[in-house]
Amino acid sequence: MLHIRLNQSDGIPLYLQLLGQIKRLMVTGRLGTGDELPPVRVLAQQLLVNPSTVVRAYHELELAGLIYKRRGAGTYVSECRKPYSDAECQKILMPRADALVVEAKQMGLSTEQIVSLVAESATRLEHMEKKGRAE
Amino acid sequence: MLHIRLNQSDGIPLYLQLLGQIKRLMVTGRLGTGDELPPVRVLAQQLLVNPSTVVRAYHELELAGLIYKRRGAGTYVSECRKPYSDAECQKILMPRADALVVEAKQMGLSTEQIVSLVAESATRLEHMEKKGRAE
DNA sequence: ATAATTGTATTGTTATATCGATACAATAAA
DNA sequence: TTTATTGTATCGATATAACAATACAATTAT
Repeated sequence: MLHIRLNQSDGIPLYLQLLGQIKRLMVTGRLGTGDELPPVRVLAQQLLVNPSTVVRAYHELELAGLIYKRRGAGTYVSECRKPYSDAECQKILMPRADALVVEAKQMGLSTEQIVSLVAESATRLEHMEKKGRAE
Repeated sequence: MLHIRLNQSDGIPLYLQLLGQIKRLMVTGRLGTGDELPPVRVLAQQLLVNPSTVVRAYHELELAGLIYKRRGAGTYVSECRKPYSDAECQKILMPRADALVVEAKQMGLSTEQIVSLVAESATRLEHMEKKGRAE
């Protein structure tokens, strides 16, 4: 039973929330290479969302190369890859970092406070990672 | 003439892009307390968007307390305030930081690399801030 | 006062995103 | 081979974004 929680009322599309949650489970080691994801219908019922929503999230994960599907069999986590160059990481992540920084500065945070915030977030994820592998 | 560029084809709503750009101009000092923003119609023509788009962006900025409007006169940057408590900052910014961190880790970045990325972004903004004030 | 400038309000249209409902197709299990 | 399980494809309903047109209201400039 995957530990996933969706918020029906925060404005973020359900399929995007699900996408992020599954990525988080992968990053923290709760989902590893070869692991089977729940069938579309099962996960949909667990999360109380429409199967189409799960289909969409799975589809995007497949496009990103993070999972693969075999009709009739199931859906599985792909083997780990590192298809992103440093330049690609920059191009994808920098605009998002910029947006976060502008928002934070607008709220009065200093550069140091912003860096601390992100460092804290990353560290917390690392701790979950250790726990995740241990289970 | 404000330095604002919108991307018509990247999927991000124009009013949100405009919102972020104006916040960025504020953070970097190119727009300071009391400065007048362009009239709705003028900015709409400059950016080649519908006046309604600018109206919406201005309206959200007003709701956030960042600008105020005087009908017949114009739109102005509010005086600086710090209405956000540390707890509020955490609540608003942490989910966004978490999302960025998961995405970055998924792409193979280490905690250190992620922190560097954000630090670089914040520092770059600070440099623009100095330049902005100087002009 | 009068006219120009500025923001406001309203209404409608179109395109797209999101989510839901249902039938279909391929694989696995019996 | 038959049945159950799994992913797939398609269509529709709803909400939102964006654009457009228009009339209105308050302030400023003359």
